[in-house]
Amino acid sequence: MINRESAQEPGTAERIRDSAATLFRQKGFNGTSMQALATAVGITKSSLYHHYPSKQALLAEIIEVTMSRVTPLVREIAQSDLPATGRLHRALTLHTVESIRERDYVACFSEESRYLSPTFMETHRKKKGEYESLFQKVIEEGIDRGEFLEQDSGLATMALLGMCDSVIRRYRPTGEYAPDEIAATFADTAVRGLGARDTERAAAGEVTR
Amino acid sequence: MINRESAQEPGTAERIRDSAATLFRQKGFNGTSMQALATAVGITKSSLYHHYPSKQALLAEIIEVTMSRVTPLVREIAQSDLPATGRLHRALTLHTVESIRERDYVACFSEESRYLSPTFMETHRKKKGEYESLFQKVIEEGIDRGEFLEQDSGLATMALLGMCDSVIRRYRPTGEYAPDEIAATFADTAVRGLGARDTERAAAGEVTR
DNA sequence: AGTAGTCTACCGAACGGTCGGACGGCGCGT
DNA sequence: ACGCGCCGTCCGACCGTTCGGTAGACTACT
Repeated sequence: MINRESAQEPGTAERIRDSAATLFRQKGFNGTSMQALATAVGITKSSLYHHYPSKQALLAEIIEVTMSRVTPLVREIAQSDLPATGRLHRALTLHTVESIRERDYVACFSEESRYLSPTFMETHRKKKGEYESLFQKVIEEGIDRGEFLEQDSGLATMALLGMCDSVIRRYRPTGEYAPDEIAATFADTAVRGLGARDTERAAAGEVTR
Repeated sequence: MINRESAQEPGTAERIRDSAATLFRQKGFNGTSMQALATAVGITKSSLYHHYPSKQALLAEIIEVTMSRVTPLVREIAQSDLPATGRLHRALTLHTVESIRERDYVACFSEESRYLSPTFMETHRKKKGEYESLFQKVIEEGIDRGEFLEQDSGLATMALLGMCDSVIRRYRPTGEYAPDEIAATFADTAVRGLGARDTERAAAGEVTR
């Protein structure tokens, strides 16, 4: 056994996690039985418990993975030396694009995390707070530098992240909009909503991925 | 028995509905058992079935009631003869304030409606579409009249309603913000996000309720 | 006035089914 | 021979729902 590096074959634990994220998103955490999950993966219910100690732990793992994927990317953008307007625009675009691309995982994160048991919940709330404060700090800097209108940064953060998070519930892959298009438009609307003067220049700071 | 007019005492069916909305919001539809609901109301599980034929029907009723409360109010605003900017601002403010005030019901509407059985789901999707198209039409008019920037009205509707809907998940009654404050700020941010030139004049069209 | 019938509201007990989870064993690659 | 991955079987608890029945209040007929 040498070859397990570099994501060749998924591995059972990961396949379980993927199927779980998909099912949790479709049917909800409490609407998904371990039996249904096992069937989806192609193993028996008992085998699930070889890889995860409980249904709770499985959900916690999904949420943890989701968070640790996006947070470093947003942090890097937030700490770069663009103007606040550009940083906010890029961070929101990334946030939205990732929400669509990994929508099964992100849906679990934002919709099903409330079913976490108190033990896991505390950790989750803390990390989520840190993530959102990345956005809030950028907004505060933008207000201080006069890039945005004077306003409550807490409410602004709520509004903007709430707006971008909504793609999870509203986006349909068969729909008429492309993920990049949605993300760019949302970020435009968001930044403009704070009163930024030149959305174009903000978008110009964008790097095509 | 003469005195049942004018909402004096709630009546059992209504008390069941209220408790159900609260529990569904807190624990989710699938996380709430009929036993737990019965205990909350103060009757037995069997008695629930005297008032509602099934758990599904109960959820459907909650959602139906929610919709039929707000839709006429928004329709009236949308069809008034203010400029589009003012109509959108007022409609979004109303939408947000109601979402906070009736947050148990609205949470069921927006978070738990996906657990509706196909039968009820079809009706629900149709009415929801009609409701959101009220907003979209105002936005389209605003774009046509040059009050808003040229943009896709579908995406704009998604963004704005998504933003306002997020209060349900984020608002805490113990928090530092008053409902009216949140609603006004969100509507400001939203209308500004579309590129409206004078948010102040839009807010001036407001009627204090 | 008496009384039989009907209605609403509720309850206790039980239904079949499914839930998350526990335990021991089995085959196979090393 | 040893352990990892997987499976078959079983468990007690709880699920939504049904059913038969009771208590009381109102209605209608005699």
